[in-house]
Amino acid sequence: MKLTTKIESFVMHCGEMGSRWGFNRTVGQMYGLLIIHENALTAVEISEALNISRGNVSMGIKELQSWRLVQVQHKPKDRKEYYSPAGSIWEMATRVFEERRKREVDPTLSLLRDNLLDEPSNQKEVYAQEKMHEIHDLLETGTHWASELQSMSPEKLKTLMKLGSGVSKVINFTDKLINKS
Amino acid sequence: MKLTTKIESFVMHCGEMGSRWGFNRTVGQMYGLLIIHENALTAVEISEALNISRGNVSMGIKELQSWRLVQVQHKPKDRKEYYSPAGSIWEMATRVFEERRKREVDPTLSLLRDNLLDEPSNQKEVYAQEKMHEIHDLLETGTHWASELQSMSPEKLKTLMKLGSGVSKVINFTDKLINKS
DNA sequence: TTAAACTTTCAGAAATTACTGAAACATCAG
DNA sequence: CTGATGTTTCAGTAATTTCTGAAAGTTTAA
Repeated sequence: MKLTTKIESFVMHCGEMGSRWGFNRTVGQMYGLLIIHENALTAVEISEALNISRGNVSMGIKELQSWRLVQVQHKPKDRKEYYSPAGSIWEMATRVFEERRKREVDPTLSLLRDNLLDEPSNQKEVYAQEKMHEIHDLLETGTHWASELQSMSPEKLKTLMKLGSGVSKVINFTDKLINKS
Repeated sequence: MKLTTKIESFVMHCGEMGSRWGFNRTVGQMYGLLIIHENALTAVEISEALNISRGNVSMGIKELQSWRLVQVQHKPKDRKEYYSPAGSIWEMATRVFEERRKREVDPTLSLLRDNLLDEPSNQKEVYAQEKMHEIHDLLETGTHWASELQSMSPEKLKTLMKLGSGVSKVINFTDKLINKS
């Protein structure tokens, strides 16, 4: 499993970025490799291509599965597991978004909700609760909006995205609609 | 600087989440503390409230400044610097988004662009470039869209967000608009 | 039932990241 | 200029995270 320079640069870059996207370097590399490679790969192939231990591959796959980003396949007459990315590029992106929301936003929302149930017990807490309220509302509307978008068909969403600067116009129009009703 | 249980739970939570949002634990705590606290705080107050060293506070403030998330104020007859969050909750959210895009997406876009300039030199690279192309387009449209939204007034955006499930309807309508023209 | 072929687990080692505290640096009042 | 009062820097240390490799676990074919 020798990688060409171009492919290697992509895979290594995914490694660097991996930590920013919520997983660690080798998990990022593994994911990059699976995306860029047409055929599904075995654990040993991955471990050789990236120079990492077999055990590490096993843990990495587990991690990627918890993000619902890889699929396992089997070939007839072969006991090995073959790994490949789950879904299209678009689906991957929405999954990463969704999983990150679960990990980054949901716990905060739940903490805020709990804190907002109690009465503030002094002046400082009154201010604190106001701020928590603002944050809570922002996160809530945001996640609501995001799930709204995600429940739309990818095709429709793509059309909307292609609108580009047209979005403003649509928004303006929406504004009028609201004011009318 | 004694923190009440409720405020402390929020600040500590920001610490836990900090690493997921791109900075480290103490930076997250510092930011949480500044948000939740009505008055601007000095470096020493922060260091005492969070039990961290003075030097760490200095580094943390620097980090938060690089995210454009804190402001420095001065009081007359006082040489100390007073720190407070920069902008409203809404502005903070957009800044975090923007900065994260710079750190997480822009470098990838630039790498992909570079790689796509070269001709693929074998079959594997043909496939790899196709995938890179897909990712490039997705990221590009996504960032374009995001900056579009950010250039809108927060007020208008909030109105749109409050639409909630109405968004689908707007999208559908947009779809018709496009198909007509 | 056994052994081959594979995967998973996890204790300890290695690598990375974060934090401290003391020294250097900056600014101002007298 | 000097000392008082602040901030920043950074080498060394501490804490955390990641990785390895060997042992344990699993599955299948014969």
